[in-house]
Amino acid sequence: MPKAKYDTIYKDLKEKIETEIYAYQEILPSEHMLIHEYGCSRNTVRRALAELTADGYVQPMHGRGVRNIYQPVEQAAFTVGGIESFKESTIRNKRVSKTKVLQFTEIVTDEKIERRTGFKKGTPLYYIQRLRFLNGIPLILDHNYFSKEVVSNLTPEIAGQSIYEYLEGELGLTIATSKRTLTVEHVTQVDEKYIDLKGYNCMAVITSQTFNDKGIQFEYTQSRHHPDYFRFQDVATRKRTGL
Amino acid sequence: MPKAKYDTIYKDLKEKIETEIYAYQEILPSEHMLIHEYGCSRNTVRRALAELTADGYVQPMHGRGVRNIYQPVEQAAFTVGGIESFKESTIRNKRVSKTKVLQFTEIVTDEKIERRTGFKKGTPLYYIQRLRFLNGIPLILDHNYFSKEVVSNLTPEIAGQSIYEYLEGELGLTIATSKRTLTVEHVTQVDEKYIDLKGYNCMAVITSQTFNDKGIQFEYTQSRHHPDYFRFQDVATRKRTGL
DNA sequence: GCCGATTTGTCCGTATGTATC
DNA sequence: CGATACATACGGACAAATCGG
Repeated sequence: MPKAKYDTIYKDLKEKIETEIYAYQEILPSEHMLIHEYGCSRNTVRRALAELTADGYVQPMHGRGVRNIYQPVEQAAFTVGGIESFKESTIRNKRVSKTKVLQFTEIVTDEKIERRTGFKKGTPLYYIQRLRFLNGIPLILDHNYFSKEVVSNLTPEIAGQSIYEYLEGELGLTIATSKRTLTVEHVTQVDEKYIDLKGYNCMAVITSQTFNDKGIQFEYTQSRHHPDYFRFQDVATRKRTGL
Repeated sequence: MPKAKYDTIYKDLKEKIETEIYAYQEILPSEHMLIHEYGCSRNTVRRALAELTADGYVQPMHGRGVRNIYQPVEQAAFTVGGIESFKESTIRNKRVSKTKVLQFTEIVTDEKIERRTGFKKGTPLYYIQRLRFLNGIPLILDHNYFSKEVVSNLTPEIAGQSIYEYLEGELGLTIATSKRTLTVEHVTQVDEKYIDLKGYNCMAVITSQTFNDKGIQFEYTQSRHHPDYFRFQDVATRKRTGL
């Protein structure tokens, strides 16, 4: 947990925006004011503002000021955002979770798996299939692949709790970057066996490759979500299309 | 188009990574080396590296170096990434596009529309329904709402070409931030009327609010995609969960 | 284990440019 | 035109993590 100055400023401004101490469309105090308020350099203030911009909280306007463009939204579904474990997601979404481990095996990467997952052929893996419950209803089916070269001593018991908690807590692993692809796919027999799709014949599918702080991929996961309980949020900022 | 130093360094490094001048898993030259190579300050190099990190191209490792974690992927479907127009997307995806305007009307925001779109009640809007073709096949159905207070003199002719080109070119509008939500929804009668879903009973739906550089929302769009031709990509970096 | 060299992370102060008012 | 505000860039300082001897 960084106790960096820019991060405390970032968190403080974020809270002031979320609690509407700064109203929607309001101009925030200028960088000059914030420097005095927080007693730091301009670079530090600007770094905090840059992160808020990337989050879609504010819009800096050259020569005019920084405007709050944050609008709270009611969260009806299960919302997916940054990198976080299922357990963290459920807490953020204020749900009660349960996990059932359907499969727990050890395999070795072949050419077919290499193409799909990004692991080198020959890499030993854990393959885990898990069913996720929200408020008692089965909604998500996960297929996890973890590299045994990075993740060791995984057990079905750990898989039934939180693997991320184990990785970060017990193993001291630092999770850094996750590349995700989102698609919509037909249901499979396995999906139908465990999840009541109420008429849908497809699911929301997130596939992700996750890297640790050494730049080593340790996970490939396909996460299949019930459409009614799936929502993915994102903020994009326009890159000047180099004319 | 910014001709900022950090941006040229960013673009240069990006190309060297994409063309595998730096191999996957290779350590890039140190910041010190890059300073000499590009003849600039450390901050400038670091800013370029920060953007590559956000893009999921590299992984900086404290005390060790910066590692290339970019892996090229084959693009089978129509991939959605940052903020861009349909026309730009098709070019990037190397497809031939066509647009058919199904509806073009002017309306005023009521309470129901306000809740959905984020526009204030009473705001005059253009409502446009468009069907998008890729290589001659209808695949995407768009419902656009543009604020007449920001976007003026829109015509069905412009809607049939590229609205973004008109906004940025003719109107001098700068598109800055877009907040997007991705869901999977049941098909509607309108969807089925225009798009051959080949057995799917749902579609991938992107709803987005787009803001200009003054922080004013000028667009709300719901874009409904054929599942087989939809792919959304994203890179997330882990925020330290403030223990 | 220690120490020094290297590398990234954070922070500061300043200067200059550009857009807005 | 001048004052204000954000954007870019520089150079320096110290901290923290890593690695080799």
